[in-house]
Amino acid sequence: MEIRTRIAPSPTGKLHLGTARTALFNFLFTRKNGGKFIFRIEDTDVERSKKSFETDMFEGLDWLGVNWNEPKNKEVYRQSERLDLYQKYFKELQKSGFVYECFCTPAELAQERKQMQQAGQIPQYSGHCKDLSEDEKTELRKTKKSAWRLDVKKIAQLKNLPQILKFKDLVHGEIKKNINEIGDFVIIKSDGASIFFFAGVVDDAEMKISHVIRGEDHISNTFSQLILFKALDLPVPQFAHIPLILEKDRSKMSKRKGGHSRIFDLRLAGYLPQGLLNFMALLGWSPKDDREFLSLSEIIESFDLKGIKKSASIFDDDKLNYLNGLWIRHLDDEELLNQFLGWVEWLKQHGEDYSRFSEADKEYLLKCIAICKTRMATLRDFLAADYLLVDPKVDPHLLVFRKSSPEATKNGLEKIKLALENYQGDWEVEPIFNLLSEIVEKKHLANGDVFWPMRVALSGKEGSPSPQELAWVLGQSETIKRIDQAISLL
RNA sequence: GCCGCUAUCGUCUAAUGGCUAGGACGCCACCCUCUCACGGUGGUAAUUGGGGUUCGAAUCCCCAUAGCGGUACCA
Repeated sequence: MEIRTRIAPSPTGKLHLGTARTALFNFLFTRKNGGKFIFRIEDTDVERSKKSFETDMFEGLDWLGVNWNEPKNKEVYRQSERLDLYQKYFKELQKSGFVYECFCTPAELAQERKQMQQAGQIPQYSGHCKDLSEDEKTELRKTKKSAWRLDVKKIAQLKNLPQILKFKDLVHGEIKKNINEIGDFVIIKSDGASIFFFAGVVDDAEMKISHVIRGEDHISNTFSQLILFKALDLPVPQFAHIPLILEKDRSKMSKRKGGHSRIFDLRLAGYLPQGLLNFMALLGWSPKDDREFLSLSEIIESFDLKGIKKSASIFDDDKLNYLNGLWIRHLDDEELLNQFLGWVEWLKQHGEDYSRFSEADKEYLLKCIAICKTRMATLRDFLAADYLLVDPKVDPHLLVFRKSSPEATKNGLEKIKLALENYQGDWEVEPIFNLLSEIVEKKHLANGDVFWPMRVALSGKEGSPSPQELAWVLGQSETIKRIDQAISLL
């Protein structure tokens, strides 16, 4: 049988980290084993679904490189466009007598649940409307709209379902539940829309999904869906419930908490798709050896559902930063710069303008990024290197190294200036460094009165690349100009 | 409350009955060094508790505890 997986988010918020990781695992599984990965939007809840969230999800997954095979051309399936299909299956359930109308109001249902809970029972629907007569129903229809519930007992009887429902989860092993604990749940709301249990089951069957890989918050739903599959005589897919990603305080990652729970925010923060992908893959999965720095193809190569951990994991910014920094250093300068410029372009669409960078000379930026990359954890860190593009603001106090004096500093800078003005050799990092060392040696100066003030004169920063690297990027005349400006401050 | 899932350093994880419980992040120290980084070396730190099974348990079983999830005419 062909392997077919899917990601089926509802567009009620921006692409969530958890959803993206679920998508990634589905994608990895299909890529590893050969198959098709399908994107389906579950927008049956018209009230909360928004087109803009859909767009955010496409863009997010596309950016990560988690591509789907169906539908083609980056289209998606939408449940809102498949309503006829659900109708068809619903009619089938009606014909079998597996559904009944329910006229109970939300208030009545809540009251019922509360009572059962207080009695220490499992809160489930009492079956209040199950045995209404035709006359009663006709009467009720005059004033009320009805929802449709599944008659679980009847299905169990007619389809010979066991008392203990079970399924073999590919991550957790066998999971069981007593069928008595499942009440008659609603599959069609009173407004006529199908709810997710139902539409999802129909779609998974119609799309011939072989493996349902999803968050473990769906474990309890699985039993309801199992009943639905049986009621409709549809083939049951395999299930794999992957552990959740938790906040630092162990609570479920929520859309409201901000921080790094949304892919959009992580992209905004300047993470590389490679770094984020690497990090996400390692949340709940490992290649079973000591490798951690992994490319997508390496992850695909080692991926196995059996290697997925059962327990939830906590999102750790430190590790993400580390991995992302590793990727930044690993990419060659040109690739890194291209990613950076693409990101700046993207930022502009979202209200942040750094045209200073997008308009700068590319060859020049290439040098800048080369000397800055060991100091970057995210692309955003490169934004702080704008002193390479405009004159820095230099604090005169910062020019003086530790316990040195303004006089010694000024002396050092003047010696450098003189040497640079007379310098005629190659303008490369190594010779510039040699020149500075020579000054220290011949003029009997301290390193701190040469390297430090020159570096601050060029960058204005307490921490930055070395003076020889900065000088190399800035060029001879700009370097001399900035040193001269610093001297005038002392 | 009820049902389900889970439990290894602070965090991500390895070790599916057998070396001193391994690696990574973080943190600390040292080296490199004008600085901040990068890099290198070393250190810190864990099997939730209690019972079993076994020659032997992080690993299997039971109980407790804790965390998470579900308990909707949300998905």
